Amino acid sequence: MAREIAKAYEPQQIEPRWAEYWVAEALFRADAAAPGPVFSIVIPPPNVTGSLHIGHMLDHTEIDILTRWHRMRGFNTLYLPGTDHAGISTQRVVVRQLAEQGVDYRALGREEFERRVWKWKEESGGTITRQMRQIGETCDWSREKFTLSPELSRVVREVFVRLYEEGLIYRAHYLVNWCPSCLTALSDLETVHEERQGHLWHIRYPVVGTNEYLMVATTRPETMLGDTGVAVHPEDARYKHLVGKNVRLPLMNREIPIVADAMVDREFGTGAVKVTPAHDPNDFECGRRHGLAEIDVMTDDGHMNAAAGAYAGLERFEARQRVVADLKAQGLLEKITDHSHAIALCERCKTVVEPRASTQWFCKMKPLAEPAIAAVERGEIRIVPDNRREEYFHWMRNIRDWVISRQLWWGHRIPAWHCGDCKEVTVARETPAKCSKCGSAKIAQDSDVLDTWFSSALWPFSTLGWPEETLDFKKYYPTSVLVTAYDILFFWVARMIMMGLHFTDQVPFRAVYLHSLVRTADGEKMSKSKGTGLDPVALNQQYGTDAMRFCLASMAAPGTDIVLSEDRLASARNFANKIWNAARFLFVNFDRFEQGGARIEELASPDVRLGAPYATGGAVALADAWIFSRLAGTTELVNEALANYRFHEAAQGVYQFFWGDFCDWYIEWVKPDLQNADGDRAVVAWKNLFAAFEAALRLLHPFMPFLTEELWHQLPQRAGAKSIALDQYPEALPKWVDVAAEKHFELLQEVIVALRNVRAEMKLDPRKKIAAEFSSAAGVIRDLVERDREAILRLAILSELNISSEKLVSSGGTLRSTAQFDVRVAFAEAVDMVAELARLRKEKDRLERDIEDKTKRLADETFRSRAPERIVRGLETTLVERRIEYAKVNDRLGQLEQGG
RNA sequence: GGGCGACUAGCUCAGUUGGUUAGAGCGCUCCCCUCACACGGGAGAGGUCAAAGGUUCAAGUCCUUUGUCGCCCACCA
Repeated sequence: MAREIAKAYEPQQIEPRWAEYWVAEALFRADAAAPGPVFSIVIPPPNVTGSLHIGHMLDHTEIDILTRWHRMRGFNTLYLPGTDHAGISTQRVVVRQLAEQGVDYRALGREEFERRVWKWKEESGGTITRQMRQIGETCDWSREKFTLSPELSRVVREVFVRLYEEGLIYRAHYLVNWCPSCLTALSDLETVHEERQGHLWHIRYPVVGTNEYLMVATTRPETMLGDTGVAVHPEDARYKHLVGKNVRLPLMNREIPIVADAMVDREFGTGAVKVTPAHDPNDFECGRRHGLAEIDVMTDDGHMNAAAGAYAGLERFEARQRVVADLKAQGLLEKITDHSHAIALCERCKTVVEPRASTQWFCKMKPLAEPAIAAVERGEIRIVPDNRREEYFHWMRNIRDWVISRQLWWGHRIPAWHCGDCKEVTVARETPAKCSKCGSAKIAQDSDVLDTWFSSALWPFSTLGWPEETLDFKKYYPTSVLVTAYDILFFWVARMIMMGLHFTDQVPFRAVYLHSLVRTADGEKMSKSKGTGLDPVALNQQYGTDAMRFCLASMAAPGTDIVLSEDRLASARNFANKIWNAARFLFVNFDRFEQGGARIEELASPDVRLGAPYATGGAVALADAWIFSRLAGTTELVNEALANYRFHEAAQGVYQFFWGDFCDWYIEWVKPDLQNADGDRAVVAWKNLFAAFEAALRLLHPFMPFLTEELWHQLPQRAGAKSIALDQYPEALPKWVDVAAEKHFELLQEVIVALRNVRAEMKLDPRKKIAAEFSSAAGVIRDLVERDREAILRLAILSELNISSEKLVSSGGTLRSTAQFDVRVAFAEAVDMVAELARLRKEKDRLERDIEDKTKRLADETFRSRAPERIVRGLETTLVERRIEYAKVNDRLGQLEQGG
């Protein structure tokens, strides 16, 4: 029957209490005028993070861990939160809705606000693009009501105008990706490709004035309605005689020329290509080379237009069927073959993208990319992990001009005005009164907005007051690190680097840490636009935000993606509970010690932070020396790991220390010392226990901020102590490292484990104390055991322990041996001979194999001469130990087999 | 068509520059509601590191090939 659980850690009781506190007090306020080292960090803008999905919670988790870590190490930390972005996130919409009801979203509290956002997101469905259009139609929210902060708008205009004046932004008629559902142009990055099984239709185009046909192959037959030529390869003998002639375009009854162009691949299809300049990138270029007309046969929403003749009004895929049917009826369809190819889909709505010629604004990328490549090559920006560097280079070296105009509802309007009279364009920082070319007052602002990533690219400096030389800008630019998921390396990171370098002549950040994506159990990427996220609010309530954070951190090994499992979350929750209960143990004892003379001020003494553990009469107890040595090791590990963005190593190191060392061994070890309320040792033990625990809390704080903050406040603190987040992060103290203590303590652990092992094998009742014998040839080891005899008796549940140097015999008991010592429990009736023999034989086999392997390697002269001495010596030592173990096992096996 | 990553215990995953008996969490087996904690304690079992070659004194780790899965990039109609 399980005991009633009344002492479990309840995250919801403490986490909300501290939420406001740390945000306001501890972390996000940075003072540019303050002295000291700087750590500044950029977080993704809200259209990226959404903040609600676990996938992007990793951003916040890792950023917050880093931020807290730096803050505690005395850095003047700036964390640039993304609140002012061109994109309209669901959050922004909800903020707006609340504002219309006269509610300040901040007053709702974080949880309630997130719940509402989540709800709205689920109820409204679809993409925000479409949601916004609906809103625009049903209420008076106009684009202007979504006006972004004036500061950011000013920066965006400034940048746009400068780039335009430098000739890097231009307006052109060009072929772009068009989404017929979102009704906007898209950059290449905003499309996704999907391999689909399609067809290749072979169509006969009659050559005018002959009986010949020219056969073309196409995957999109409906575009033939916009054909204005047919191209063949200039060297192609099959068609050479036809170049210069015309074909009659079927269905449209239009004569179009046959041209020779090297773009044609003679091997593919029929070697003749229909040219549709308005609907295909290759054809567009080809059409320009040969002066062919562009005929756009579609409407914005993917229907055929008047230029499609009889097919006008049909939806594009319907038109495809009709075109094919009609060609077939006219006997012009030669054949249909299967053809699988990757088609481009709109990233947001998954509609098939239509390549289409249209007039858009573009940004020239080559001149911006070159310095950005160089900066990473020179190491001015470190990209972690390394392999992402190569991806970055590959993309940057093959970069193409960027379509920056979008026909969307919101965002930064393009600061360009079209003249109704002279049709010229005026680009300006401030709204002009008249056309700069002809002076006409009939001007209207371009209706397009900028790609949301355009303003995102300016984030690192637009948030710091650029173009003014503000104190913030001077102090915090470049930022220290950018943390984000690798999926927006090109969208965002690369563009920030380009824009940062172009406008400030400095890199925008010194390091880019690209973390994994969180995937669902099916391996799908968790993302808000796909709706595949788990609900972090629900999970947080179930397991606690600290558990969630710790779990994410402990799984965040760079390079691979994370599959979030409830098992791991539960494990992290259990860890939180473990800490909670360890703290309870301390609190229970605390009162007694206060009465026993230990003063709060003493406990909070800084001595232990600087030097060695507290000592009794000048001597540090072994267990104390050991735990502080382990603490020092863990501290070094955690600091080192965080410095290299190895969050999982840091988290796992803290976990191991806290649970495996501190709780499992140290607390158990010192318990009796604490029971004894009067006496020097009791006070010292308590002080050390407190000091180690307190240091561990600080070490753990970035990973479990709420829990550690709460517990830290319940521990005695110096007057005026405000928050653990403002306290000092443990730095590795060389004085604490005690190699001998670690080695000695480990030996005692081995002795205890060996004895427990024997007990378990005998299936002894844990309450039953038994007598045991200990034997070692080494006096040092016997002394060690002697000195901590009490602890061994208690932890191995022994009635007595006889220590000697005599060889132990196995008859009438069970023996455990290591190279250093033997332990024996005399309890004949409980010995399971069969199991014991099986165990020993297995052990013997293993040792035999190991000894053979090592002997062979050591006998190898090449090994001895080439391997480092450290390795050879280590192997020799181990071999000696193995031989002792083998002799002991063999000996015992012989006794058992004989004795029966 | 290019490029990248993964394949390690039943499951989910660690394992930085090659080096002494390959680790964790969950699950499993056995014993325990022992006065911080059953979201716990104690003790175990469990892996020829996807396959085959190679380099090396030494390979989970480096190279080559193969297989399976996943991802990114790509204007072949």
